[in-house]
Amino acid sequence: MTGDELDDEIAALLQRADQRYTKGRRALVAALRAAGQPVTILQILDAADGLAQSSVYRNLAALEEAGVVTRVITNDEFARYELAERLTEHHHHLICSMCGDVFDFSLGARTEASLDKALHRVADDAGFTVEAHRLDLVGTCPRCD
Amino acid sequence: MTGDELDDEIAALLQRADQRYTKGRRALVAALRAAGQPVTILQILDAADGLAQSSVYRNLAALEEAGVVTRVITNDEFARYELAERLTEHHHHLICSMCGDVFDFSLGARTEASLDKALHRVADDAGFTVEAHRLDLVGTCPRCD
DNA sequence: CTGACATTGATAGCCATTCTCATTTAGGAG
DNA sequence: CTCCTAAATGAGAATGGCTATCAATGTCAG
Ligand SMILES: [Mn+2]
Ligand SMILES: [Mn+2]
Ligand SMILES: [Zn+2]
Ligand SMILES: [Zn+2]
Repeated sequence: MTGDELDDEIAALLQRADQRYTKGRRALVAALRAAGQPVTILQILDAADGLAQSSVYRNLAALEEAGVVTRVITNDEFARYELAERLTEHHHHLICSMCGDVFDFSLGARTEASLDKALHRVADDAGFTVEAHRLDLVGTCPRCD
Repeated sequence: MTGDELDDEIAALLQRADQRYTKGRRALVAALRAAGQPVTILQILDAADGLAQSSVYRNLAALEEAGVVTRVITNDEFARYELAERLTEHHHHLICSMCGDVFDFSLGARTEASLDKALHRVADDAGFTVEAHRLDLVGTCPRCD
């Protein structure tokens, strides 16, 4: 997906949610894109400057609501954000339990498919409606080893 | 694992961590065992009465440190706890995105094994040391549908 | 241009969790 | 059974990531 296509898709998503694609929101998207991995609010504020903390929180919430961005849950106390899978691709996370850093990884199509099948079976048995699955690998990153 | 075996194992884990198996901690373990699913601090306080909130927080931290208990990460703002897998068995979680409730499920040995293999391959490639994996199914529970 | 309304940003408030500390408890030595 | 000492307890204060507020600013249709 080129930068322009991405921007068009984001604009459409925001429009559908009655939200404007403002300067601050563009800056957020750019920061997330540049990071290439889930980042904390503090990291965003450090990287892209001129952003007000309160606006970052509010806009990330707005972007999440519109489906542009996803909040990534980890073990530490800081929320992390990344571009939503609809704008990138389905993937999973390596989480370093020492420094908290989060990296992306993907399973092969074959593994992913059989996992998905197993999960749908589980969900059916439990009477659950599946929205998504989340697979994290928790460990120690090379830098912390 | 019988109740006595469980208690012995817990006592050993606590001893190794220089912690006592006190009345309050026994009450916590009993509450987690009775619940049979990850529970919030509030749920613990409601179920087992006579426990001081501050002690529950402190003791859950101590039990986690000793490896008796695990903090379960979900989407909502409340921490949940369950007995550690070393005292039960490896499993995963169904998370209701409406009410926040969490339920256990297991994959078949075959699926789990091939997943584990794929994950170790990923970890090796990334230079990660694997501690654990976490697989959650997010959706809507029958009660909330 | 002008009104209506969304967005912004500084700041105050919220609340789950953690910290503090005086008091109580419990296990070991004698 | 005492002491003695260190761990544990519990009520309350403090912390800190996040959210709500609201006056000021920006945006766009008419
Ligand atoms: Mn990611
Ligand atoms: Mn569980
Ligand atoms: Zn690390
Ligand atoms: Zn539910």
